[in-house]
Amino acid sequence: MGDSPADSSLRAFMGYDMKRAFTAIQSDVNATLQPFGLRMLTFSVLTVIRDNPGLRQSRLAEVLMIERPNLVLILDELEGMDLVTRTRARDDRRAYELKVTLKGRRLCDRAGQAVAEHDARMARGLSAEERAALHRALRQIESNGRSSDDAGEISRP
Amino acid sequence: MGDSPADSSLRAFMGYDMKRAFTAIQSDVNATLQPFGLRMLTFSVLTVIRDNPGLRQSRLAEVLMIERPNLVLILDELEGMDLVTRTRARDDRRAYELKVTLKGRRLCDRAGQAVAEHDARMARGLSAEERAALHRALRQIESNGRSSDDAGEISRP
DNA sequence: GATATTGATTACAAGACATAACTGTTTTCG
DNA sequence: CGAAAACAGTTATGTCTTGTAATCAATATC
Repeated sequence: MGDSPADSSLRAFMGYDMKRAFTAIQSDVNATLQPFGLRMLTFSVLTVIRDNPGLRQSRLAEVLMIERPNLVLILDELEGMDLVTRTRARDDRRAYELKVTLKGRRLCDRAGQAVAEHDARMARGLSAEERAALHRALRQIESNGRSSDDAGEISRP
Repeated sequence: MGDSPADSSLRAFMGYDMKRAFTAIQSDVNATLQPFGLRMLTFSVLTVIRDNPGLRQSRLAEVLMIERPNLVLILDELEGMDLVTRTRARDDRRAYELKVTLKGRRLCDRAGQAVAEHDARMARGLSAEERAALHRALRQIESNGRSSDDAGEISRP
């Protein structure tokens, strides 16, 4: 039952270890959120709206780094569950202001707690320092990735 | 251009930080591998076969935790590029023995080096200890995820 | 006031992943 | 031995996540 040294050279790469850890977390978090009718993605959206009432879809898409079109279905879903509301902005009638309903706020709180507990379980065996170091490392990597966005690609004429 | 504190509460969750870091790595690695005609997934497959000549598809699928049917297309692709060969096993005529061609070996080496360089770029700002700690943390999380596979689900009668 | 820009949407395609069902081969064991 | 179960690989199919192009209405620009 051990994949022994079969993938040992891949283990040297960050991407591989990261993918495996992320897959583990992702599927586990999704299982955790299922009783709430949420997924990792919908939970993220819900949480950001909760923290930023009146947020608009474009901005939300920016924050979560997802494309606007993809957000539409997610919001349809959350709106259909009576967790968020889309109301036209007074000052700009093509935009929507997003808010979380009372029901949404309650669900978000309970789900957030479940995810936190789940995180603790997934981090068993790691000290508080190690967990903090993990977060730092992940953010550093993310920001390194961002900066190479423009650098890489094609040298523009 | 800063998503400021908009997603600050999500940042407390491992899954969120992990997803963002992983997405960054993934897209960057794929860009790195594109000149070689590879993706993260095909590169992983190629590398494991390279390290385990004669490996069979079922075992390969196990090692990489992907479903057998999905492996078929990937191997078709790699075989079509003359990077790997499928040869019927003498002792078991329903199985294939997978091997990497000379061309495949060369490509794998060059691609592997490119990915290693890329990893170094993505890990800028992290000391050797921090990088080692990251790998340790990721594996710990992965293994914590594994163990909850049976625990979670349904208590079997 | 015509033109461009923007917010949200629709329609569509590609990729990763999972499941069920099928072919052919090997193993099991009554 | 020979039927039944197990196994390697495949096909067909569906879902989920993500990305791009094009559309529509409203606003901004000049």
